[in-house]
Amino acid sequence: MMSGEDMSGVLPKRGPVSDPPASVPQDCRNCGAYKLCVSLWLKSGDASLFDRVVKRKQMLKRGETLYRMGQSVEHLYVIRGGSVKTCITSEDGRVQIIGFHTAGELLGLEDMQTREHNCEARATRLTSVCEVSIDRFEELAKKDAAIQYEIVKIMSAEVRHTQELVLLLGKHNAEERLAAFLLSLSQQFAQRHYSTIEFDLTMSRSDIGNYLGLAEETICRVFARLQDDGLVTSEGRRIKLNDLERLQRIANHRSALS
Amino acid sequence: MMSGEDMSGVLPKRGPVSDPPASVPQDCRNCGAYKLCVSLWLKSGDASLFDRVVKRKQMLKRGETLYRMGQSVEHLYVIRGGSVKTCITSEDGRVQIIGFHTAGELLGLEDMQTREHNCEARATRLTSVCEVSIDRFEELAKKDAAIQYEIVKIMSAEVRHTQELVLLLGKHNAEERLAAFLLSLSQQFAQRHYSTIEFDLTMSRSDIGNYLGLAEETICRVFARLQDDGLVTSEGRRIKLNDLERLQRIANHRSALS
DNA sequence: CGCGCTATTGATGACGCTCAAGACCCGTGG
DNA sequence: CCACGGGTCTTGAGCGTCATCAATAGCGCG
Repeated sequence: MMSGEDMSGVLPKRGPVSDPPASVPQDCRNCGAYKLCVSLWLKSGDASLFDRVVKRKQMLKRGETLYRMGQSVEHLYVIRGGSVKTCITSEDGRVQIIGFHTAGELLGLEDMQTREHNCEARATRLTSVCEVSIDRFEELAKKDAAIQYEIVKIMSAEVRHTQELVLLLGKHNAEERLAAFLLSLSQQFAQRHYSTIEFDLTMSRSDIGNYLGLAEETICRVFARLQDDGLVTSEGRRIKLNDLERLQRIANHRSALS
Repeated sequence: MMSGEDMSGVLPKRGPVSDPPASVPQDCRNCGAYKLCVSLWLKSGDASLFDRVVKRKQMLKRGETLYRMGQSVEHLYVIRGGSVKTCITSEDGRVQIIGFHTAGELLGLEDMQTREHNCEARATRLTSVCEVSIDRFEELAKKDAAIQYEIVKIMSAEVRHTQELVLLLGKHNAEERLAAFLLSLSQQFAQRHYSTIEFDLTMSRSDIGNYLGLAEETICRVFARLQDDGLVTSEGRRIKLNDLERLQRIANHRSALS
């Protein structure tokens, strides 16, 4: 469930902003990049250096961009709350959404090398991020194996995620793609200890379609079909998965004919 | 041109195998992973350690696998000569080719973390690889920023490559996909100082189709169409690109109607 | 020299796109 | 407060691209 949203980081109700620099901020504990930040914090020796590496609370309204393709990379971004989509653009302007990201994810790593953003990141709603100076981050990473480990881990996951998407686009039909998409959302929510079977989408039908290589209308129609079959209940962005088992079979087995 | 193939590493005509361990092997100079290996070699202190890290000349016949999905990762592999395809498999057995790889490329990095292969690598013809012990490699990487740099660089490129493929599958039609594919091959050959406009495919129509999310027959038909339009000449696996300019337009511009 | 894999070409039809129209929702401003 | 407007969602009709099935030709390899 996330109607009110995971905005604990975005709108810190208990004591805004300035924490004593000597201790890890309270609301960082729930951040997916917590370990990475702690490494930064510990290795940076004195806490003031940590503050120079990580600047907190950059706010983005729905539709605002974190960075664009071609821009030079000055920061990495950790999502504190809200949600972000990343997309790449072909020469003739066609846009492909590559991923949807939520609290705890680190964005921009794959562009660290080239120092030029290869894709665009845009908030899909009110979103808050931590800014990490790329130069200082890299400096620390050089000295700290734990940070390197995290970097490789994140990038490996990214490769795997993108490869899964290729498999989906290359070998699965519309129904299978949407089923797989819903299940992967479900798993994401599970990791965050939200409900696995009922949640709100953070993105439009159009964005889902773009991501899955389908038209917006097709997404609607497949939703309708899944609903007719009793597999899901969808009312706008509120989704309920009524039969994970059968969804799995649709996503994975060509032979699931009923 | 590569009919006789880039097998200088596979069949080392001038003095097989055992080089004096004190110097870098002659035929390593042309390897794409040269810098990485030199780093390994320099940092390993004594050359005998280098020999423990990199074991040379593992030979694979056409169709043999380097590793399979699910296998535990014991080595990374540098391709010395020949060509390898990597693919992932969905639960119900559908296979998606993710990439074609040739001399100089390092395979397996993205599975280093999990220590479990996430995809399968298979030789598409006679191929030779160097085996790199994953444990020793990781050990050295921890101490050497240059190696870390190379790792992140390779993985970044992999992410970008896979994202490009998603864009291709998600937003481009058959003709655009094949045109883009041929152009990317052309660029690869350019980097190796082979001919940009005439070369031999290392993979079957079926593999190309699989990679591009199309049927084998569609690949044939699109080849035929491109040939009719005078854009390429294809006779079996021998390809000649007659108009790079116009191919570019087909690959990138929806509006290229002639 | 023939077997098997690869490539080619045709006929047919399905899946998903495009275009179109209308409903709905929500924020904004009169 | 209501009306307006833009964005989102939904549903329908028709069509195009590409998959599928099938048959044959070609090629390389043992």
